[in-house]
Amino acid sequence: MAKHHSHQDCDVCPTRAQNPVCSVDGALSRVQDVRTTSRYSAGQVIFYAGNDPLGLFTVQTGLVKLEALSPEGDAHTLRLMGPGCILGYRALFASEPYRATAIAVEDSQLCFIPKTEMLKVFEEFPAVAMNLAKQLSVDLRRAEEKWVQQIDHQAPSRIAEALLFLTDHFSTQSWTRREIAEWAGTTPETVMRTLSTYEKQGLIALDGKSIRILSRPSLSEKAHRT
Amino acid sequence: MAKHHSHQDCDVCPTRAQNPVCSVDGALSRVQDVRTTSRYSAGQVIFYAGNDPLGLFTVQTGLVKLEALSPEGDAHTLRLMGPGCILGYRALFASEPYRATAIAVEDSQLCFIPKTEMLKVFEEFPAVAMNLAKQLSVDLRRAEEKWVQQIDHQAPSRIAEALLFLTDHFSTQSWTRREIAEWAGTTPETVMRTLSTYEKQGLIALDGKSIRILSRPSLSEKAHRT
DNA sequence: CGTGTTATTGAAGTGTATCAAATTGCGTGG
DNA sequence: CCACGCAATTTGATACACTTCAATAACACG
Repeated sequence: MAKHHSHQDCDVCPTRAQNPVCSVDGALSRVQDVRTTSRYSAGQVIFYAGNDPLGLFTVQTGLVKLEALSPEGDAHTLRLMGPGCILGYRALFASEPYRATAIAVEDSQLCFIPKTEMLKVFEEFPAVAMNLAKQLSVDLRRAEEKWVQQIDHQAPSRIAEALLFLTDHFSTQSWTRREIAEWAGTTPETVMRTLSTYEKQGLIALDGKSIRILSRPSLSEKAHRT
Repeated sequence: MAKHHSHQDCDVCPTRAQNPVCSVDGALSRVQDVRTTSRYSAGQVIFYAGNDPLGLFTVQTGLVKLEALSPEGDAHTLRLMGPGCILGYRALFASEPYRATAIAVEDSQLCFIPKTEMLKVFEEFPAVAMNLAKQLSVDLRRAEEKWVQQIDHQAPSRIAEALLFLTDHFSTQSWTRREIAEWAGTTPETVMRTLSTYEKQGLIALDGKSIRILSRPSLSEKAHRT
């Protein structure tokens, strides 16, 4: 409900440099006056699967997840986007509706650029499109890797990998068993049992809901075994 | 061994129109004199995972698979490319080594354009890069869908989906149990058992190695159930 | 201070991988 | 052209990892 819209100076935007759009010479000023800032509280939806793309979002602060919901109702986390990451480019390039729902994991501030403006930017600054194509290529590699891992590695292995990935990339976040399960392609119960095992083995320390990693190497070892 | 290189007129190329590169005005003539044609027999490798990208391939005739090999030695088919499809763009855009090995499924003829030339083409004809970005976007959707299906759907369901997809897109090919398994993320034995069941139910007909689909609707129904 | 969510562990059920063995089919070379 | 060998097919038996269901405990929240 608390969704504020406002204009704000790109000069003070902390994500300007590492952003695939704004880091391109000239593109920033082109985009400056057509953009909007929106705030979302944790749990709020940014866009829904099935809808047509509106434009491009950039995460300025906070954390956003792309989640696919199965007909039976269980969620799967496809991608996670922190500050500097773009949101909505896949649907835009493919001219397809969104295939997943974007949800704020924690309180987040996003920057929005309408679709029609973005198409103009692509024409004026091909480097922007190239940057996004590079991002798509990395996303594709990760997605295909994830499928392969889902087949080759057992749940404990995938959970170890999830722990490493999530703490590596989003260390501030305190992840719930459910969130880890939705990322690792398993259930909260299996995550729990695995965490208990890893705790007994001294790889991690559990204190209530918080998980502290004691031995990255050993966890990494688990992640790479079947 | 029987790998022939030759120059050949793009005018007679059957895949020119639906090809993301050559269909762009002007790009064809730009590419015409830097391209090469290569022939591969079924089973031959076009490039290996781990190597740096050489350039872009186009499938003119035949069928090529992108396959990831697990450390334990079992293969997974990531993507399949028929006539008109491009090969090697993900690694090129990402500036990464190939993550998968490309193998000719049947005797195939490919067109090759070196990396340095492609980069020039991207600058001269941004529409080419846009077309490939669109392709990447579709690939990404499919890859993410595949991961979700791997979790949500049981083997019989995924096999039904595989049968439909493979016959839809590559109807000429006669698929082995192993190839279906590598696409569906399961084992040849499970594919076999499932095929037997589907035959008993009258959904398909098995005659030796050949599989004939008797009821697409019923198979589709199976594919969408858990 | 309840109420709903998360954590935690147990017990049961089952889908599917794995191993094994027999049969069929196919390509290759003698 | 046949015979051989190797790969693909087919079916059975076994094992087990993981989901599912369930029940309690700890916690966060308005």
